Amino acid sequence: MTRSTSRLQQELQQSRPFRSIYQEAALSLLKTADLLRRSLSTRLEPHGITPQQYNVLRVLRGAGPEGIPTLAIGERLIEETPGLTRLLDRLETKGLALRRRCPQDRRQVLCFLTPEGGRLLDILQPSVDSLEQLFAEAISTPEAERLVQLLERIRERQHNQ
Amino acid sequence: MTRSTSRLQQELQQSRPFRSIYQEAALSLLKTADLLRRSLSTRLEPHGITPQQYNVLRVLRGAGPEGIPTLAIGERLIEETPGLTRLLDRLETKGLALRRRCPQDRRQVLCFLTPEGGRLLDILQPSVDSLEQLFAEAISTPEAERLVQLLERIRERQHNQ
DNA sequence: CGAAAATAGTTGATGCGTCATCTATCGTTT
DNA sequence: AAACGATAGATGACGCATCAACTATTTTCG
Repeated sequence: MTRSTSRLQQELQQSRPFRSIYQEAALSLLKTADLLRRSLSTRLEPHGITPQQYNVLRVLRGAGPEGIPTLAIGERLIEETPGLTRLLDRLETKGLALRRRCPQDRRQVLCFLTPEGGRLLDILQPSVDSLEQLFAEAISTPEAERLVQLLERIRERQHNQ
Repeated sequence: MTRSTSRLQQELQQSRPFRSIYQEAALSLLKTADLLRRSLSTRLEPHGITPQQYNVLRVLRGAGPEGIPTLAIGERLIEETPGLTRLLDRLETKGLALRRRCPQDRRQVLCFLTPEGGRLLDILQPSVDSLEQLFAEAISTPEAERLVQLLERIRERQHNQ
């Protein structure tokens, strides 16, 4: 399939067209997500935390005062990660999170958000919202819904392998 | 804005709906790209290379026998990366890439693909193609074109900040 | 020409992703 | 109760991302 020169091709400085629209879609997806991650990272950096740490803090807030076991955090993250122990180590060092062994099941370690962690999340909110705003400027509401739909179908396929 | 419970919400085990469709689109994008990266990684792993190394090998092949300066590789990658020196170190150790100081401009280091690197790329081709195939099963050609379009507009916005 | 600035790349430090392995605890089974 | 397997988490090792110096060349310009 031959296609006309697209913007992504120019960005990647490739001379040849993509072999297929699907290849282009895959690369475009990876590149857009990378840009988004980078944007978020830039906004969080002045506050000394990484996107992953930010996500964990949000999960901790969602868990509330009863806390949440370490591994349960992983299930709620956007990107799965096995390195939660060390990530929580750093959050605890910074005073943003707390851990306590669960008395009922001493294998589990319950994780909590500290008040300071909560304050940081509040401070971060506007920065993150402004990122979302970029999306709103780029595409319309129905287009966003369409995008979500397409991505969902792709994820579904991947899961089934 | 209130919205009905979507699939992504279930996946993330969140009780509350997204604050906006744009937030959902952003998270969906990150999650889908992560899954895609993971899939690629799984396919490459048996051959002992990472997605980033694979991308660099493809860029080296694209550069041909004249080679390409180290930093120029970075500009052609999907995800920008400053750690090219060490990545090339590993490729060179594995015998997949070669480096030589450029005689004309002795600041530059020209990078090449070795024949063994080329053979590895050929071997990897089917695995990567099959990933693309997943896309083809999930969405139609016009849908893929629409997806590429939407993603392009989002990237454009991000660039302009 | 000679000093300053720009360019190409390397290196060190820190955080994170990932895999395999290990310990501790719990549940179940006999 | 003792043994088995399952589960929760920690740890070590390695690769990669990122930022900040740092070196070595070239270019520019007074």
